[in-house]
Order: sequence, then C-alpha cells, then structure tokens
Amino acid sequence: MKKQNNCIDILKKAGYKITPQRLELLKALSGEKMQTAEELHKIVISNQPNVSLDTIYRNLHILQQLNIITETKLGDSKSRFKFSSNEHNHHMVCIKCGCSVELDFCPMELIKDKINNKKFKVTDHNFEIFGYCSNCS
Amino acid sequence: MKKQNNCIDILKKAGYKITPQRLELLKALSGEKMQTAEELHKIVISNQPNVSLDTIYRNLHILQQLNIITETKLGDSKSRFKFSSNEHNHHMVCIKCGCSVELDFCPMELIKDKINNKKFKVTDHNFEIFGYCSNCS
DNA sequence: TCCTAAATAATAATTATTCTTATTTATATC
DNA sequence: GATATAAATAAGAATAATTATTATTTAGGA
Repeated sequence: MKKQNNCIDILKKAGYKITPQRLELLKALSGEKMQTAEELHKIVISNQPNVSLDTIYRNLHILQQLNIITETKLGDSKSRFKFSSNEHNHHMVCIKCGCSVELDFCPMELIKDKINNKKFKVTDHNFEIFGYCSNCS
Repeated sequence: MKKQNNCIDILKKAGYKITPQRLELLKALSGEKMQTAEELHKIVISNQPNVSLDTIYRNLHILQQLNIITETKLGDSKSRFKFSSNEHNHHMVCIKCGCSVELDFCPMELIKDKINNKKFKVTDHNFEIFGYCSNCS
C-alpha cells in the first residue's frame, strides 16, 4: 500500500494522470510473483472489466521508464514484471511458480577488479539464479 | 573447421542426416558474433538460395538440444545463437556489434557458499555483462 | 539402385507486443 | 462547479518473431 501511494506521487510528478486503470494495474502488481502482461490484465479486468491489454502494456512501459517496475525475461518469450526494489539487486527466481527471492549481494562487486583489465566498457550486467523455491521443490 | 567436423559427428551419432542446408548453417555459425536466425538465414541463402527460414529455426533447435550452440536473448526480443564453448562460461556482450568476449571465471563459484544457506534448489544461473567492445567504444 | 523415414520449402498460423484512430476522461483553469 | 484540452483509453488492426501444417524432396541404409 505504501508502495502504491509512492507510485501515485511519482506518476503525478511526471505529469501522468491517475486513472482507475492505472490504479488497478498498481494493485495487480503488488505481490512477489513476476507476472506477465496477460496475467496482470486478467487480474485487472476482474475488477475493471473493460480495460484493454494494450492499456496494460502502455502503462507497464510508463512504470518501467519511471523505474517503478522491472522487466525480466525467463526462458519463454514473455516479459514479466514486478515492483523494482529500491536498491540494485538480483534474484533467485523459481522456475515453477515464478516467485523470486532477492539476493543481498551483487556479483559485480565481487569481480570488478577481475574485468577492469579487459578493454571492454561495461554499461550493465545481468545475474539471475534459477531453481525451485521452498514451496515448489 | 574442426568445430564443424565435430558437429557433423554429433549429428550423425544422434541419427540426424547431413543435409547441405545443415552444413551451410554450421558454416554460417562460425564467427564470434551472436547472430539472429534471420542473420544466419541471410548468410545461408547467399550460398544456397532456396533455404527457408523455417529450416534455420528447426535446425537451430536441434543444434541447441545437442548442445552444439547456445541461445541468448538481449534487450530486443530476438534470440541470438553461437557455438557453445566446451566449458561452462559467461560473456561480455557488446551491445553495439553483438560480439562477445568469454570470461575466464564463473561468479557462481565465488558465491556458492553465500546462497547455500537459503532454502532454494538452484538448477541454473545466468550471468552476462553488457557494454562496448574495444572496437565500438 | 531403390526404399523409407527424415528433412525440406512454402505457406499458414500463432503469440506477444505495438500501432492507429475515434472516443472518453482527468485535471487545470476559470 | 462548469468547461476546455491534452492525455488516456478501447477496440481492433498491424507487426515481428517463431512455430505448425502439408505436400514434396532427399540422405543414407538395405
């Protein structure tokens, strides 16, 4: 709930309007699971039947640009979304239920000096661990 | 060239036929760049004009199942393919030209004990560094 | 050389996502 | 509170990557 109010402020400050569709999407995004646009759409239309999938996508992009949510691609070709955590971090993602556990460290910190001697200008990195969470294993 | 002969043996042993299309695809796959199915298709049809894109995809899947090639997804929604290296390893991928530099270490080795105490059964992991290679920066 | 299962080309279908357009609405201003 | 307007929306069409279908061709063993 705290998160959602935060988001509303961020949206307002960025000049976006607070529409019922956006509020429903923010509600749907709460929860640990990384959800696809379609899953989020289903949740949203259970409360707000006429919201189009296009609106979900459009707003997911906006929320992403504002760093409110984060996108990840697993093995299948769908994108999945979740509230960003405030800090930079990585996850262990359950390949069965899709839930994720945040890691309390970043491997880049550990290996920085190992790659500094290579002539490659690093701009970003990606680290994810896959497996089964305690419920699914 | 060594690699290609290897692949032919692997394909034969697995009961696959050695077709000119497959040979052309293997030729096209040599080179450091991670290439999309479409890029590979273009190379193939420059020598073998009637090969269909479908054939490229079908054979990429086969080569992947045999661990001959590896698939990666960058930011865009296309898959990219490259010969697997024999050992398990990770890459620094250039976001401009798509070339990749192999890392000589795996971060999982460094952090194993950090995650063993979490109740999560690890089956796989993904680690990639993005940036600009020496030619592109 | 011939037979047969596997592979192929061509094309249609599918899936996730994005675009177009006409309509509706949140909000700033009166 | 009414209203003007730019932004947001719904509906449906379009796109892009990939996969499925089917009739035809071919690699490789008998």
